[in-house]
Amino acid sequence: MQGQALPGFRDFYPDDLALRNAIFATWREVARRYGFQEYDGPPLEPLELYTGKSGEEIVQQLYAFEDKGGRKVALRPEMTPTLARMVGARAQALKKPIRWFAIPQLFRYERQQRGRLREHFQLNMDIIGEAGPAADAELIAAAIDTMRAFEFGPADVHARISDRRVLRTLLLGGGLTEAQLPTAFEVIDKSERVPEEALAEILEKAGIGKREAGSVFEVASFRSLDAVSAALAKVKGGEDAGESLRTTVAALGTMGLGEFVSVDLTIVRGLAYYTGIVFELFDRGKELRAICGGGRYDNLIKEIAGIDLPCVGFGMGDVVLGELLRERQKAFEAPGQLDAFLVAVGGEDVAPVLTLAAGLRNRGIAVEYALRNQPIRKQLELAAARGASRAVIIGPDERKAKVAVVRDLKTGKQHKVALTKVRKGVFK
RNA sequence: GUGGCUGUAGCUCAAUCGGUUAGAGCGCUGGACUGUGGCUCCAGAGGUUGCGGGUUCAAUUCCCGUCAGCCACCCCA
Repeated sequence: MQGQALPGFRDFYPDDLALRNAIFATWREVARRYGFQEYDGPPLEPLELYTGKSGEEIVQQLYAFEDKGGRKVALRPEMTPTLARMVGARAQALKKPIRWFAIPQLFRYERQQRGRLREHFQLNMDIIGEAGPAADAELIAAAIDTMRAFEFGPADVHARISDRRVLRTLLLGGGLTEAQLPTAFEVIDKSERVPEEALAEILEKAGIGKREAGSVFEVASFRSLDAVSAALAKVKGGEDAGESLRTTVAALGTMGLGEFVSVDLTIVRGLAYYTGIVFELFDRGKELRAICGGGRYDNLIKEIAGIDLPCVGFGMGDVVLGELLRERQKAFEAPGQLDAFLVAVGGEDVAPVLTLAAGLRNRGIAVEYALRNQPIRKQLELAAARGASRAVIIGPDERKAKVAVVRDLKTGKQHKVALTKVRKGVFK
């Protein structure tokens, strides 16, 4: 063995690529239904595109190097900064709201684990230029519908939705200071995975008092819109802060997607640039990582391109999704696209078969034939293994009678067809 | 980047206490079968037991290192 692919990188054998292509096709189909247009950008970007807003933390996980011109560059770890630049550059010319999607290959240098590699493909869908909750609902609906298109129902996946404005308002109302919010967010984010004592310790270290810590845990415990609304009602500015979340959830219900959706304030998301609604999609078994995540990031384009445009978007990777699809044991075999496998009985039949193959291919018909003289048995074996729907057998007898034997490889039935018809791709 | 577990044929797995030529099924190639695939039978190819070192008369087995994979952290595209 001469080595293997780099850790975290994948070789796509035909069956693997068939799955990937099926995923891409479904992504594009759903994006089309929602009226999104596809775009793409460079896989290699200036390093500053990411260091500027994301900080040193991200830089350590970047595939970054210096190119031969001395430029500091990085393989893109996410698509959003590229999108922000592209939209920013033509912001005046683009009709709002902009609905764009992309399927970039993204890279990240970190230790690989199940569902998390150093390279993956990700569906990105974004709505730019609309600050209202209808855009949030539209986008979350698109994410859910993508899963529905893969035949997952509410029993299989669900969306957990939160809103950082709600979190902020509740926490500030609970007595926390602006400076303590990041720590509180971190604790709420971890509240499902980390024992409460450890979380309490984190809060204590950040100088957050017992009473305020209590309100952090209370906020983390809300699992319904009603509970959130009730809490908001007791807080100054709570009515306004919850408006967007309420409207979004209501719209999703109106679209018939209510069964997929739950309000869950423990969804925070790591990226710093989210400003409003945030959401993630999970498999109900919760055995895997989030399938999809996104949210509203109203300030990013301004930071990158200097133009004030509100955005909401999500990313859905092919790795976790692919594992879910494989788990369901859906077969994704490389499609056997052969229309016919041509069989030459003897050596003198090879030339006529070549001629026939060339003619059929000119007509757009997919054909293959054995590349060396073999017994018919071997040729039919290969034809079957290739998934050809039929074999076209040509031997001395057939040539004399100006026919070919067309054998259906599924049923095993065969009959003679005039060569003049076969040459036109008519097999019966 | 830190810690734990694992590593035998393309795949799934065997190999007694450390014992001499590392096996099986599937898959692959060929044959039985010179004008008809799927079934059956026979044969073959394919291994530096991840790699390197150590202990030992002897290492797939024990020890160390390293690489890779899985898991948990970190982080979460």
